[in-house]
Amino acid sequence: MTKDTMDLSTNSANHPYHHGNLRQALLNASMDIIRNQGIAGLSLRKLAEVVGVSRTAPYHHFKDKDALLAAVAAQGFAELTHLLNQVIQDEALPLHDKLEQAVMGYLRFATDHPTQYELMFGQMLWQDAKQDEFQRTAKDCFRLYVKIFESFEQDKQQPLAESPLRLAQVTWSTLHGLARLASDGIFAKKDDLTDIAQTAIKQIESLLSQ
Amino acid sequence: MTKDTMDLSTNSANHPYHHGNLRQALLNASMDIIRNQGIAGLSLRKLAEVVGVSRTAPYHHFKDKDALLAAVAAQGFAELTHLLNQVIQDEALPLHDKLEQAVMGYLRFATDHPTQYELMFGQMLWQDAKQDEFQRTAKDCFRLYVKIFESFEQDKQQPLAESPLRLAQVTWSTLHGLARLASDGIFAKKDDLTDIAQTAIKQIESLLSQ
DNA sequence: TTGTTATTTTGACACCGTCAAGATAGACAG
DNA sequence: CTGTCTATCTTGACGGTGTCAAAATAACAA
Repeated sequence: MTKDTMDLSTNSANHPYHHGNLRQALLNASMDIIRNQGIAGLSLRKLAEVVGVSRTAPYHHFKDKDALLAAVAAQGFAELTHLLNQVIQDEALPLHDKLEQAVMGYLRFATDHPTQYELMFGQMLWQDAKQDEFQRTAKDCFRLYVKIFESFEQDKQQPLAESPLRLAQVTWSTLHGLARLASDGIFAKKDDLTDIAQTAIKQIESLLSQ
Repeated sequence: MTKDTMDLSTNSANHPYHHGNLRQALLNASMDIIRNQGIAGLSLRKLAEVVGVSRTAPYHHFKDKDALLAAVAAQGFAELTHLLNQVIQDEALPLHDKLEQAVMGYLRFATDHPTQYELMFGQMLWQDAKQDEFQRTAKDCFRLYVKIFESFEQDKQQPLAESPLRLAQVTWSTLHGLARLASDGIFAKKDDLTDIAQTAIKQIESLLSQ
């Protein structure tokens, strides 16, 4: 006699004992909650209920709540990395447009998902030595950003006024501050963002040709 | 006849029924905990115990835990405002030095108290409409920063390339990003900070004389 | 079939924010 | 001084949270 011919579940509802892809489901649901209700809105118990699983099931896929949050943050950096890669690999794109697309794409991500963005740059995950995989993912993303300035240097056939690394650090700082300005509407109205971003790009380019 | 010359307590131990200055004591202790153990390290119950008071006593001075956090954040902005005021009011200081002192002072605060700084700019307090007093304090601080650029314009006797407000927005963005870079050691080593800050100042000044 | 292992669950614990009701003491009017 | 008022503080209680330990379950390999 074969195994039970029923599908994976023992009960009739769509709640098989083994979820099949719990880890990914938890990640997706977490990102959803964080993006819509903020970081404080995420509790493991509510998350488990949403996914349709018991409260402690997530612990077999993430050591901690912190580990889960780190995974969500890492996914964010992965998206940014993907964005930068697309810009860099578009050979036909003039340098100015590359920079503009990178900047605007970055700002769009930050303003579309402000709470996830905050998680990505929060102290919590950066101070915690256990989240080194997350930190590696983030640093990879930044290295890609540095690459843009390196390609500028190559293209110009002469060294820039500052090293590509230093340029990347200062300009990313501006970008990061802008993102916060915009997403919280702290000091600037959201409508001004495009305008301010253009000023920032001008500023970056003035650094390049200094 | 003056008020009772004895100290404030009625019982022999240092646990008078009426604390006398609970609100300030709570604020100080909160800031201490936040600065040393991070935002997550602060619980109202532990805080109450530290101050030597029952768990619900704080609720007579702060509506919420959020209200307490907002007060701590506001105190941070008050410190920044004080810093900027000192720089601005020092008439003898050349403009370049004013800018440098403001920048360095800001960065010092951010790196000395990274967790409080994060609280000050976190989504939580900015999205919450109930924290309008905190938000007002913060905006006052920024207005003072704009003033520095206005005084630049006055001093130069000619309009700057961009409006003082826009300049303040972009340069503050850079500063904010730098602060994060530095305090978390996210992408830059802490030692590089002074160097990077100098680059940023150069960049700001190039914007001024553009 | 049998045993091994990866998943998931139930039960339990300590901690948390916060509300309601009562206790206390300082202020103030008579 | 006496009595009342009110701000301040406490105790008790409730629901929610992260997480550990132990048991249950399912997939899989021999």
